[in-house]
Amino acid sequence: MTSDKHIDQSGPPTMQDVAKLAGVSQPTVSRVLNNTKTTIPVSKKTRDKVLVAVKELGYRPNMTARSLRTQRTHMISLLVADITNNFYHLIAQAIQEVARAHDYDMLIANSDHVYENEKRFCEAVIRRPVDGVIMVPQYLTYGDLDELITLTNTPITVLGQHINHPAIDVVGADDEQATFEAITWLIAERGHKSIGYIGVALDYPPSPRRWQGFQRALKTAGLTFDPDFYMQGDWSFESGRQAINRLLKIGKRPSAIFALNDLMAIGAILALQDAGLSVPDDVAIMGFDNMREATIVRPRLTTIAQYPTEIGQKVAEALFDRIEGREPDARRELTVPLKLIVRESA
Amino acid sequence: MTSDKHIDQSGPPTMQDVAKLAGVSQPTVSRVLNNTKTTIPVSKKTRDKVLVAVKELGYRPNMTARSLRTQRTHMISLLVADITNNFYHLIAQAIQEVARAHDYDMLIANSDHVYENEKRFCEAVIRRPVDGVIMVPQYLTYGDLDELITLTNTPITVLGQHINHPAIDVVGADDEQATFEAITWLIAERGHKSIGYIGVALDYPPSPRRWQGFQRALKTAGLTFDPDFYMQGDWSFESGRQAINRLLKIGKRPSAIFALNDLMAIGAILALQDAGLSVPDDVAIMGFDNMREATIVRPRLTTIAQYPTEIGQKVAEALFDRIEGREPDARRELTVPLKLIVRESA
DNA sequence: TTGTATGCGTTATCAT
DNA sequence: ATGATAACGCATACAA
Repeated sequence: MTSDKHIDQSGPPTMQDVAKLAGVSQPTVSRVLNNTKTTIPVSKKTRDKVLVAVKELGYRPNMTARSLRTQRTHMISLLVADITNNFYHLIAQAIQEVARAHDYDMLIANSDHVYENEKRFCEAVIRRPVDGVIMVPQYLTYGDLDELITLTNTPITVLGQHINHPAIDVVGADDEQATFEAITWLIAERGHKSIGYIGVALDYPPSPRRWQGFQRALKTAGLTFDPDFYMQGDWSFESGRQAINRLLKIGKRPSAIFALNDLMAIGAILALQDAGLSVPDDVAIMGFDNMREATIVRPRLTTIAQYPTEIGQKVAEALFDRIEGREPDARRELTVPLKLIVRESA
Repeated sequence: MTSDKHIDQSGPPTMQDVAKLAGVSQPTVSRVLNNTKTTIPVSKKTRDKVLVAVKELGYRPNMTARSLRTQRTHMISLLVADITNNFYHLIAQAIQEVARAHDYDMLIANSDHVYENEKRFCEAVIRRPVDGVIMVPQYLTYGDLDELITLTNTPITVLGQHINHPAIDVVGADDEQATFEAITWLIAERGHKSIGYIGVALDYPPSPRRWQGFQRALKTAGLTFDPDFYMQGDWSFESGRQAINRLLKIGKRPSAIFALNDLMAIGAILALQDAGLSVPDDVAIMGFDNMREATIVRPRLTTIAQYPTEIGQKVAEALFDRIEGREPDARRELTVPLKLIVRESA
């Protein structure tokens, strides 16, 4: 259709094409292109000839070939646990911004919380090497990660803190302490003595930490936990709703409930309201994450805020430190803040 | 630490290493590995020797080298307009599932609705070729895409329908008709005669189509549109809120408002409620998308549902048709359904 | 059935 | 300051 330029015989122009047009050798083209700043000797005259030819042909370097030669890809990989979760989007967005600033592309994958997909991701990294990896592993073992590192020699940074490997920086939050403080506030400032808990299976990394913080707060306040008020969900909105529906059948209820994430907390609020109960008067609800929906639900959700943008930035910068050779002396464990946001639900 | 296996002298094992260990030539290894199904003559004996060596060394093919040689990457790229938008997540998830089934990796990028980032994405595709591209272009011109195609010869599939290029399949929805039907329902079934509109700039692809459907419904019903009831937002929650706040200052208001997406619709609901008005009694609200938040807000949002998972599947399958050589005779324009979901807000 | 030779598009090490 | 030449890891045409 629009063939107003040259006839491309086969595929994009290569350095050979540029070299021929400029009347120089192919390595010379390479030198010109790779030393816009680092002053490697190349005469002003040839440099100009080359640059003209580059522009004329619309030449772009082929990254695949470059990668094969340099063993660097200028790509990083990100593995998240749930691509539909807003929390990870903001993290991904922040990471991508940092990557972009370093002129890196980002490959993103999604494990859907299943081990097989996590392994598959590692496999992909081994077969298509990247310069750095950021991940939120759920089930990957120390051994899995160690194998990945020894095989690829790729810098890895991890979100969450259950990995203790000398070559892996970790960015996480102090869930235990934040939960402790939030529950303590619920007891001291709001006067609750009977507090329920909507958790998730303990093999999700943050689960045991938050559970410990919760228990510590109760113990410190001299309260006991009624096991009937332990409900288990799976992070989903619907599971929060179902937890409440099960609770309402047992003939007693706590005066407040702490849910491990906002989605379950909101499901709980809606289920309570559907049952004719008032939040927070009959039951107060506290969540975790501070996702956008927390200000949409009524009453607005009181929750422990994470700062995904900050998390993403930190984790990406830690990664680029290693990628660009600024290796830390030892494994770093960075902590990002958490903060209780008091709204109307508790 | 865990060096229970062989000493890796430098990087991952290559076909050479496998060949040496198996006592065969490197091309033989290649043949064995690439013809598990296509019966290319290779003796059972050597095949076994090779496979043992492969397992022994933990050999994995290097995709970079393979790509350079075959000119295929087994990767597709996805460009979305807003990585924080739930709508795109579900699309991305569906696409990734299809890609996974075809044993492809997926590279995802995010334009944030800005032209420069869209161009940058094209640039990335040119420099790091992929086997297929799916995108939601906002500003890219026919020329931009045509250049991309002639330069890379890569199959492209587009979400939304403003691109009319012979080599580009398009998957979209019939926004105009769906909007027409929804507004007609608002008029006929709910008796509204004065309907406001929260739109976005017309250079967002779906914007003019929905605007036309809206106007056609009014005209068909013999109603006129009061220009004072045209409000402009930018897709965001906050802009819906602000639109209402501006509206409330002009001393008159419509009995219903149609917003171009759920986020703005929800912002509108909350702003109206904050002003002491009732939804839907004082003002009815209708949205577009049926995102998760639509069932969280109270009253629940009446909205036009898109089916992102289905969209993602269709667009991915259309792409793989081309990638795998099942070229359609002509440009295909696939339409996915839209459906009015009636809840309480209108 | 298998081995030899070549090339994908770069970068890097030699020379000159 | 620049041009040959080799190498990255793999796939394939050709020879044997």
